[in-house]
Amino acid sequence: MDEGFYINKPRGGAGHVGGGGTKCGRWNPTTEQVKVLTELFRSGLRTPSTDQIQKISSQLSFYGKIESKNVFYWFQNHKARERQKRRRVSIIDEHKENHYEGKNSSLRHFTEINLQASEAERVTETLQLFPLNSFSTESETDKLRFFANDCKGNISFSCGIGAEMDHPTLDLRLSSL
Amino acid sequence: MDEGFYINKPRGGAGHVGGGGTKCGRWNPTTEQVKVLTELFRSGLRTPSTDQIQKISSQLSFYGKIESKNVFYWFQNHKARERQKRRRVSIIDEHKENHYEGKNSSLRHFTEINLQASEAERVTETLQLFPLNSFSTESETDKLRFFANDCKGNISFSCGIGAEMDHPTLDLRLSSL
DNA sequence: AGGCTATGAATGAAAG
DNA sequence: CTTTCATTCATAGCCT
Repeated sequence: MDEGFYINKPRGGAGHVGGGGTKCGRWNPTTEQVKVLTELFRSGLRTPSTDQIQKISSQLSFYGKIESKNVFYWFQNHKARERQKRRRVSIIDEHKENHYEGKNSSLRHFTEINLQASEAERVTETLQLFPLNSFSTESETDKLRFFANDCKGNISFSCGIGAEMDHPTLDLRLSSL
Repeated sequence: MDEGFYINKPRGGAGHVGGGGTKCGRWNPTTEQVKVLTELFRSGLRTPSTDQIQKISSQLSFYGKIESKNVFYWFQNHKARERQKRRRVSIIDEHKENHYEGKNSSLRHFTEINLQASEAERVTETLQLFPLNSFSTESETDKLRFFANDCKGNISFSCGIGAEMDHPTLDLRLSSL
């Protein structure tokens, strides 16, 4: 994944599984829908109002079946997962050297990477949405990925695993967590 | 599968990761890692907190490369699949029939209508940002409730299948939302 | 050679 | 907003 190829999802607009009749399954966004939503998100939209949601939904319906609640959930999830990701990364990044006690509260307020509402508030920029056919192959996953963790040389010393070696500081009893 | 025994997969084990390719694909847990995780699971741990995840991950890194998200997913999946299995059994138990169940066996990978949205999407619309004026007063749950609607007659009107519908000026300027 | 299974990863939906 | 659940996608490895 890291190398970025997310070749094919059955996404692709068009029909639903049909299967005899309007299977009320969950929404399966088309690539175009995702692209637009992502653009909006990157533009700073985080929590669209009811009106906005409806309008977005309405517009996106051009690309395929969609309901307002899908848009609502999409933003909610996307926002939450970006946060979650960042939170975990930052914890890991601390190299666990710092043993702050109030880590929860302190980690709550790291700066959002870029454009938050404030910026978008006065900007009126224009974005180009790309034509579908260009399977962008690049930034499709750049935001959605958990832990943008490259395969850095996190080499793990392999010390005679499989043997009975007494592990150094390994204490994984539930009580110690 | 299931708790307990993982026969003898050529897992990372003593083989130390990479050496060469260090294939950065998906995480491949070592037998020791799996053993410990399973042990924790059996001890009753189901949904570790972020904190616990981090600690577990940290400890398990002794046995090989691992990230906290791997631990997160591991528990998520393990729990889900245990549940899933139980449910499946009970369902089968209650009734053996059904024709909708065929997906379980063979057609796991069928691609639902692969009619990729034809070239209908050669659009290049413009998206304009707008002031996010909103701190809407309605709560998120209210919004959701508002959106709640069944997917009744909402047939998925697959757009542009074979047809050439010139699309009605998709205007996704945020300012119009 | 491919199919199948186990399982890592992702994400829509919803609960809390 | 945060956390959990359910379902699905993707893939490695084993099997016939």
